[in-house]
Amino acid sequence: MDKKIATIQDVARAAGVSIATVSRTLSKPSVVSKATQTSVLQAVADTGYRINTTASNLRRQRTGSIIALVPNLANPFFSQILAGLSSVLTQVGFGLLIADTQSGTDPDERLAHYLASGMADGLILFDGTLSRKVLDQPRRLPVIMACEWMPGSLPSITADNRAGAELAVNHLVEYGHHDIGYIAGPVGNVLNIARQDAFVESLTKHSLSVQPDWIYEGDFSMDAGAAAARRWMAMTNRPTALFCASDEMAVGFIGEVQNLGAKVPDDVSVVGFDNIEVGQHITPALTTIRQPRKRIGERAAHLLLDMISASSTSGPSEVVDIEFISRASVARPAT
Amino acid sequence: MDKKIATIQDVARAAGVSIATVSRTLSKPSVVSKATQTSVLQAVADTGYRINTTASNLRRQRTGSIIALVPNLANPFFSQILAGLSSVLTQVGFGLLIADTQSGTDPDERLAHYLASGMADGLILFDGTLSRKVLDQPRRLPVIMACEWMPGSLPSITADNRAGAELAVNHLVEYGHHDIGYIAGPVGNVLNIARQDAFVESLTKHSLSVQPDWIYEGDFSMDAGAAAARRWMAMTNRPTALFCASDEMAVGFIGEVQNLGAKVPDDVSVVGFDNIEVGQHITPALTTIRQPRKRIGERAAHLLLDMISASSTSGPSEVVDIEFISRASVARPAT
DNA sequence: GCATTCTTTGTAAACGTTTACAAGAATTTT
DNA sequence: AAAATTCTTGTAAACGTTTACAAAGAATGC
Repeated sequence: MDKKIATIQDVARAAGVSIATVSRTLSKPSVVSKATQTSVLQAVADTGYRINTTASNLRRQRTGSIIALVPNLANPFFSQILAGLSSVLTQVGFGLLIADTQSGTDPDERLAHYLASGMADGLILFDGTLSRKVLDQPRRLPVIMACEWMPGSLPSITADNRAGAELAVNHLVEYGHHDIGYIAGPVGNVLNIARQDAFVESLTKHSLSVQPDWIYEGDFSMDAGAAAARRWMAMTNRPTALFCASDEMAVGFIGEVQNLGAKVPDDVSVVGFDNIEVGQHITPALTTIRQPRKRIGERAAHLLLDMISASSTSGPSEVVDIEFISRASVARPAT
Repeated sequence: MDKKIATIQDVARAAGVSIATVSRTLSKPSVVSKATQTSVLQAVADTGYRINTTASNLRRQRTGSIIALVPNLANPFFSQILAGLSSVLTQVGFGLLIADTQSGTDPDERLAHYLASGMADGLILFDGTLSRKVLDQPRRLPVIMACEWMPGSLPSITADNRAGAELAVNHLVEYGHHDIGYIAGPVGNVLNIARQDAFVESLTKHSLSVQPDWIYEGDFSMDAGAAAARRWMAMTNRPTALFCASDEMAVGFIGEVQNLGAKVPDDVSVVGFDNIEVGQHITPALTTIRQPRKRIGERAAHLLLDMISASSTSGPSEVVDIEFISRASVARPAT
C-alpha cells in the first residue's frame, strides 16, 4: 500500500506557508515572492504532490474536458480528426471524452444526456442529423459541429465540399469523359447534398447532362460502393466515369468491379472523396479529394476552446480548403 | 441567459426535505420512503436538476472516467476497440478519455502524466513499449494492457496471436505451399514476436525450413507492405506465399505487387492478420485472421471496471479467440 | 405497556481546491 | 517622517455533493 496521496495541505505544512500560497504558487506565480516560490516548489517535489483535478474543477466551476460525439466510433474516418482534437486539447490541459451516438438505443436521448450531464465544458458534434435537437433546448454548453453542419445553426468547421466535387468533375472532363455518374451518400446527409449539388452544377457548367439512373444511391460505406458496382455492371448504357461521395465507396466499387471482371480505369474511371490512407495502396491508386482531417480536428478544438473561455454559445464558422489528388484511377474513356 | 442551474439545495427546498434525503433518493432509493421519493422526484423534474458530476466525484473520491492511451489515434485499427470500450463504459456511467502517446514529445512523460494526473480511475494501455514505465513507479491506479502485453507484468486482454499464425501456416501448407515468407512487424513488438515465433514453429512442424531472407522487415503499415513487395519482386528465388503480420501490410503488399505487374494469388498467395474492413473489398479479397476487436474493447472495459471497484492493481489476464477467414488471396502455387 | 428493533429523516462534516477580502510589511511619494 | 501605495501572505468562505451519526417515529416482541 502506498501512503496517502499528498494534498495541498501537506505541501503547505512542509513549506511552512498557507494553502492559499501554495495554490497561488502553482496557478499564479506572479503574485508570490521568489523566495516562497522556491520553498513551495521544493515542498511540492518532496511530497510528490499532484493537484486534484476534480477539486480544482469543482471550485472553478468547470470540468476541464470536452466531449466529442461521433456517429460511429468504429468508422476510421474520424480517427485522424480525433487525433487533431486530442493534440490541441492536451496542450491546454483539457481532456477529450469520446462517445458514440449510434451505439446505444436512442441517439437523441444520448445527445440530450451529454448536453445536460455537466461532464464537459463543450461539445463537438459530428452527426448532422442530431443538430436540430441541440437547437431545441436552451443549451448551457458551447456546441459546435465538425465535418457536417446545419445551415444557419451551430458554428462549424467544415471542408469545402462543393469545391471538391467541382475539382473532381473538372478532372474527369479534362480527361474527355462526358458520361459521368455519381455514387451518393445517405439521402439527406448535408455532405452528400453539397457534393451532389456541386456535381450536378459542374456538369451543367460543362454543358453535360445528368442521367438520373447514373446516380447510384449509397451510404458512404464500402459495401454501398460494391453494391453500386453490381448495378453499374448490369447496365447496358453505362457512365464511363464515376464520382464517389466517399473514398470508402470508391474502394468498394473498384474492388467489386474488378471481381466481376471489369478494369479500372480502362473500363471505368473513378474519383473518390476524403483521401483515406488505403486509397493509395489499392490498384489502381485512387484519385481523390483530400480533406485535411487532422486540421479539421485542430481548428474545431480551437474554436470550441475560444467559445468556452468566452462562455459564449456562438462563434464563427470556418471552411477549410480541400486538395485534389491525382492518381491512377482515372484515364481517358475507351473509344 | 438561462437562469442558474439547479443544485441539490433547490430540489431539497422544492420538495421540503433535506439535501441528504434528495441525495439518497437519487443514489440509494431503497432507504427512503415511497412517499418522499415521489415528492423528491417531482421536485427534480420541476427544477430540471441534474447532478453535478464533479462535486459527486470529489466527494466519492473518484473521477468517473477511464483513460485509454493509444500509440496513434490516427490508426484505424483502434477505432473499433475504442467503440467496444465506449459502449461498456457509458452503460455504467463512466466516461472514456482518449489520449495519444506519440503525438506529443515524450511518450514516457505523457504516460507518467496520465498515471499521476488523477484525471481517471483507471488506464488502458495499448502501447507495449511503455509498460515498463508503469511498473517502475508505484501506481495508485489500476492499469491494464490491451492487444499488446508485457510478460508477467500487467493484466491484459489479448488475442491468441500464436494460434492465428499457426492457422495461417496450416492453410498455406494445405494449399501446397512449401516456400513461405513472412512480412514482419516492428522489431521487438510483442505481437510481432508472437506471430513470427509461431510462424517459424509451425513451419518446422510441417518439416519446412525457414529461409532467412524470406523474412521481410516491416512495421505493420501499408507502406511497409509495399516496400516488401518491391523487395519480393526483385528476388530471383522467391517464396510462393507470404504471411503478413498485419492486414495493412498485406494490403500494401498486394497493391504494390499488382502495380509492378505480378498477380495475386496466381504468382503469390497472401495471408494477413487482423481482418480490417478493407480486406474484403480489395481484389483479390484478403484471406486473414480475424481479431475480435470490439470484443477486446469490451472485455478490457469489464476487466478494468472490476479492478477499479475492487481497488486492486492486479487482475486476471484474458486471451480472446481468433478466427480464420478464408478469402481469395490464397491459391495453389504455380507449378 | 415497556423494551427492543427497524425505518426514515436531518445535521453536519467532510472531499481538495480557488479566491475575495483583509492585514501586515515593504516600498515609494510628498 | 508621515502618508500613500504596492507586495506578499493568511483567513475563511465557497464549489455541490455524499455519508457517518444521531434522533425521532413506527413497528414488533414479550
